Amino acid sequence: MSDTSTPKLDFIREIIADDLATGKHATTITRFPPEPNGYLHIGHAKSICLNFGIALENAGVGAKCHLRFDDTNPEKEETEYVESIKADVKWLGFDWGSDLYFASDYFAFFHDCAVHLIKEGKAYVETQSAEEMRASRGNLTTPGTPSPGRSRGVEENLDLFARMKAGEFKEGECVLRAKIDLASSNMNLRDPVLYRIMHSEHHNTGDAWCIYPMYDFAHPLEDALEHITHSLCTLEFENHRPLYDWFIENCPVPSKPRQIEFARLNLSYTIMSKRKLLELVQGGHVGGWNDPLLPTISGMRRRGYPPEAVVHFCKRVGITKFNGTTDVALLEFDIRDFLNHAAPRRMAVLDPVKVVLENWSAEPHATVEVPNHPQNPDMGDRHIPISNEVWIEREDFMEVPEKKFFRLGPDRYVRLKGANIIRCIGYEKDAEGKITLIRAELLPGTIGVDTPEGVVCKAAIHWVDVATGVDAEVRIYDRLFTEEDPDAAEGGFLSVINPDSLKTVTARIEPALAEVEPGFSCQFDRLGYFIADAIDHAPGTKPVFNRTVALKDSWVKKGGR
RNA sequence: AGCCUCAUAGUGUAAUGGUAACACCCCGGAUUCUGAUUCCGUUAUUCUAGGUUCGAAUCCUAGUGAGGCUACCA
Repeated sequence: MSDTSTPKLDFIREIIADDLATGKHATTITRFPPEPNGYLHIGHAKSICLNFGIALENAGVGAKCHLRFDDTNPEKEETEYVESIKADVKWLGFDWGSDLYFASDYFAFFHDCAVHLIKEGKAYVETQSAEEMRASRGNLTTPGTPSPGRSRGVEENLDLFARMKAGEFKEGECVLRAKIDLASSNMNLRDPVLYRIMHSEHHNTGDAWCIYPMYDFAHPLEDALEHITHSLCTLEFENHRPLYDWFIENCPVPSKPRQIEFARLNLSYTIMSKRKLLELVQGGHVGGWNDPLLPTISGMRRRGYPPEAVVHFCKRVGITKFNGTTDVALLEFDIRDFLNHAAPRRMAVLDPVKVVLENWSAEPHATVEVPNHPQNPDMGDRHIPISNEVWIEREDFMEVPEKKFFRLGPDRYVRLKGANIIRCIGYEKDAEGKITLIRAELLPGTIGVDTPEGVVCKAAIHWVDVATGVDAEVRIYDRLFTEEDPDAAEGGFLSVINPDSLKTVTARIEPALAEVEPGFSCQFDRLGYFIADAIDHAPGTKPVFNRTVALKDSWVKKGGR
């Protein structure tokens, strides 16, 4: 396969290509191994795209990517999370085929490996408390000291471990430790815990077990068992690699996977900590894990983000070991870019002012025909009703127009998008000076034709017919959950939520919008991108729209640049 | 403090000892029935100091800065 335009390979893909070229591996098997203790977020999307992407790219040699739930801690894991994770991976467009696994299905194997280590004199039962262990482990500069249990004989360890498994001990009474090196400069090697006692119900294995393996012990064994060739994880596991390799070397495993670390995704102004997201959900600060406010995959889905755009973004940020922070502007670009091509256009008015067309009878008509997409005629046209009264956006009218303002003002012209050019011939204000009504006249014969000679009309604005326009709830989202908001008060992350940002406004929308299907995205903002997604509404009821991508200027500048 | 890892425009990522580049962002201009899109253009980059070499972003040493590690979480 000669490819003149060889795509640039990141360092991981290079390693994999090498292993294939040198014959070290005949194929490549990766895995995405989430713990089902929460919903996936944009950071996980990067890992999903990496692992499943590599499998896809090497499909020619039978490469695969497993979906494996790393469920070794029954206290934090739930079936709800398993289902949401599957749905999110699918939504991103990836398929694990028949390769769906649970670490909990390997509990017997982990146990056998533990017994093997004990027999080899490489593991022992520890009866010190967690506090005592912490103390005897030493610290960054001083080596640890052996506990009495470290010199226990094999038979006694075997017996104690069997009794641990049989449920004879309470939680915390004892653990199984590997006997490695108490003086290692790598703390992970100072006799790490292999098994702890937990008398709790497991979402998959129920009460079959009361001892559960630790991540460091279980993960390499899971990988080896599944013949994973390249086990890709994030940078914080770098110091765990020697331990990973130690288990591979010292346990009876069927293959030798290699762990490779890459930098996790950090996005500016975005909270990506599972712990904090959990706190937001459990504290009732958001409507759930799939609240469009959150950077979860399900939240992005409800925002109307196209999955292809998210995947494209993940590819574009690349894979390195550099621990940086990606500007959300990169994500937003991909979202806008995909939506721009795919989203049909609709009109909506959020902050309405009524315009009365005084000479309505000059050109009587009931509907106008408007294209669904400005550049793509294949998307067709729609007919929308119009009468002598329409709503327009308050900010599309200026009593005293500033320079470079091209829309409506006294005695000025503007086009009602898809319909006539109108001229403002008067307006009314209330006591506070707020515009309450605009009087205008339409220019007959200006539908679908260029601006007539002698008329200055440089803009086309959104409008909605007063008689037939439909009301809909429009939720407006800014990027609320930020840890870097300069205006945020000090303290917990909750202080950075801007309570004013979650607004619900009643917008006037064109009737065509009231009939859209759930999941429909469209653009209806004149100024920037303003994508609506009809979410979760039953047929026949009014859709709820959420604004998904902030206007170019409105938010980012506030972030201080 | 010890060990491990990382460092290229504002941001992310290329360049694999041979002319430092791409995308985003920003700014300016043209077009536009969305102040969108599209098109054109501008600014700006190898952390520091030594060394190896004809030649260093790349290799070596030291320094600086950032991240990780002292869980019976993953």
